Amino acid sequence: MRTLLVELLIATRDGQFVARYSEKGLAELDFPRVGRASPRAVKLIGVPAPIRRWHRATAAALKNVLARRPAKIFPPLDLSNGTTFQRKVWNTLRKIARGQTKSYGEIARAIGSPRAVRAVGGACGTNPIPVLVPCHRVLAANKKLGGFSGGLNWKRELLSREGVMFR
DNA sequence: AGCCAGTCTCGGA
DNA sequence: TCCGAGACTGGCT
Repeated sequence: MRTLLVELLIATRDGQFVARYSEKGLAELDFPRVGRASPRAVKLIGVPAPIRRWHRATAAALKNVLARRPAKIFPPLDLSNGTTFQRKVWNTLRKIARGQTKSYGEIARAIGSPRAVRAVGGACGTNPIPVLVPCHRVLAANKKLGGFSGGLNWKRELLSREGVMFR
């Protein structure tokens, strides 16, 4: 099992995100908690240089997306915690360009399991790095919104900021 | 064994 | 057109 090394915060206009890093890169990103005490951030001084560098990339990418700009630079992503199926889904999500969408069925076809549409939804729901692994760009058939583990308001908001139309 | 962030079909409002 | 019920689905816990 992957070991998380460092937990760092990212303050944005939309709240305080939480990023967690393993020795391989960014492993988890959490939406801001509402009505809960913010987690303690590790002091930056004790953080290895590579992780500090990754964190700068994470923070910049996140803030760019939230500000309706392209992400430009990404940190290395550590998706090694997922199953083979989940990693296939997550890697396919990363190919969906900003402002574009795909359906759960299209993802299922793209990974060669055309009937696993519900399982694709499940894998989207366990995506450890939302926003940067753009699970919000997956809509149900006929451009209906579908679900979102981070809350449908976030899905609506992220899609709106990318100029995407949905029903 | 049971739960799902789906999708299709069909019938009624 | 739109919504709900029902059938069917595959991966995960």
